[in-house]
Amino acid sequence: MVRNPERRAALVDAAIEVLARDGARGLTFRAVDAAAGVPGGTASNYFTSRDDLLAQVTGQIHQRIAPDPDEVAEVMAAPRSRALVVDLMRWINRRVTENRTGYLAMLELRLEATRRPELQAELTRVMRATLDDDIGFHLESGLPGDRTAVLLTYLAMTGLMLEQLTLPGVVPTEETDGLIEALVDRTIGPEGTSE
Amino acid sequence: MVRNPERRAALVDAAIEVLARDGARGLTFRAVDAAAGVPGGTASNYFTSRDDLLAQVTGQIHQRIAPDPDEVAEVMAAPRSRALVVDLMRWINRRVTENRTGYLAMLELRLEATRRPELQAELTRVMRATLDDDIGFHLESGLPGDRTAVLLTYLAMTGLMLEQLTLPGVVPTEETDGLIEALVDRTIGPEGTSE
DNA sequence: GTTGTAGTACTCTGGGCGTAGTGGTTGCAA
DNA sequence: TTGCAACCACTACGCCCAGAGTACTACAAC
Repeated sequence: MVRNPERRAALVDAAIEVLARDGARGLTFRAVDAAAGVPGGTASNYFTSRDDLLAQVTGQIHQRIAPDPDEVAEVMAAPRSRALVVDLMRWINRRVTENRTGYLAMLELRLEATRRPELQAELTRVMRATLDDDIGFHLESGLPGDRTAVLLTYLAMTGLMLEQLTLPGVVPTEETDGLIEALVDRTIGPEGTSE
Repeated sequence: MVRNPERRAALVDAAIEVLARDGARGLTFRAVDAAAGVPGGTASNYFTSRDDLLAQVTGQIHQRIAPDPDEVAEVMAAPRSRALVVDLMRWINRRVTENRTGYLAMLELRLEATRRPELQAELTRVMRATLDDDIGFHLESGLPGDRTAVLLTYLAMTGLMLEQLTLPGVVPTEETDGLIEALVDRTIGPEGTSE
C-alpha cells in the first residue's frame, strides 16, 4: 500500500471527476488512473477495493463542496434581513452550477449509498452535521426565520439543486431567482420581520 | 427483433427493478434477463442497445409512478382546504416509500440523463408535462395556493423525496409530517384562506 | 546502499454480448 | 386432419474486451 498524500488526494479528486462525468458505472480503477493522468495500475496501489475508494471519496467530497469561509464572510457583511437570506440562497444556488462536478458526484454517492450500508452511515453522518451546522449558523447569526424555515428552505433548495443538475429544462432557469425569493419570503413567514 | 408486448413489458419492468436495486452500474442485458426470470440472451432480442432499453424504461416508468385516478378521487373527496393539501402531500410522500423501487429507478434515470442528451430530452418532456398537469390540477380544483406555492411545494417535496430515498437519517421520519404541514402552511401563505 | 515510490508492460480473468441452432406452438390453407 | 409457414422461447457456445493485479525496471531520497 503506497502512501503519498498528494497523489492519493489527486486520485480521489480524479475519482470525483469520473463519478460526475461517467457515473457510478464508469468508476473503475482504470478510469481513475486515466482521469488523474497517472500510469495504469496506480489506483490499484492506492486503494484496496472499490469500496475503499468510495469511502475516501466520501471523506474528501464535502471539503470540495464546503463553502469558502472568506466568501461566506463577504456575503454575510450585510445587515440581517430577509434580503440577505435571499442573497445567501442565490449564492448557494450559484455554487451548485459553478461546482457542478462536486454536486453531481455527491448525487452519485447518495445513490450508491442506497446499496452500501457503511457508505450510507458515513454520508448520513456528514450530511447531518452539515445540516445541523447550517441551522446553528442561521439561528445564531441573527438571520430571520426559525428552525422550521431553515429546514423547509433546505429541502426546497435540495429539490431545486436536483432539478437543475439533472433536468434543467423542467424548472426554467429564468424562474429560479424568483422562486428563491418567494421561498425565503414564505418560509420565514410574517414573524420574521427584521429589516 | 422479437415483439411480444407482455414479455417486453415484463423485461422493462425487470429493468426498473434492476435499476433500483443495483443502480446504473448493474443494469446489463444479462441482469435484466435474470431479474425477469427469462433465459440469458432474451433481452438482447428485445432491445437493440442499452440506450434503447433506457428509452423504453423511460416510457414505462412514469406509468409506474403515476397515481391511480381512483385513489386521487378518494383523497380529493373532501372540502378544498389547506388540510386537504396537507393530506395530498402526505399521501404523495407515502407513495414514495411504498413505491420505493419506482422512484429510485427514476433517480437513477435522472443521473443517467446527465450523460445522454436524448434521454434527458425525453425525461424533461415527461417531467414538465407532469408538473404542468399538477399545477393545472391544483389551480383548477379550487385548492388554496397560487402557482408559486405549487412550485415551491414541488421543489420541497422533491428534496424530501431525495433525502428519504437516499439518506433517511438526515431528516428524521418523525419530523416529516410536521414539515409537510409547515410547508403547505407557509407556501400557501395568508391569502389562501379557504376553510 | 537501502528503501520506497513512479512507471511500464504483461497476463489473467470474468462478465457481458450476440447469435446460431433447435424445438415447440400457433395459425392457416389445402 | 394433415402439412406448412412463421414466429418465438430456450440452450449453448464463442468472442471480445475492459478491468484488475503484479512482476519488473528505473529512479530519487536519505
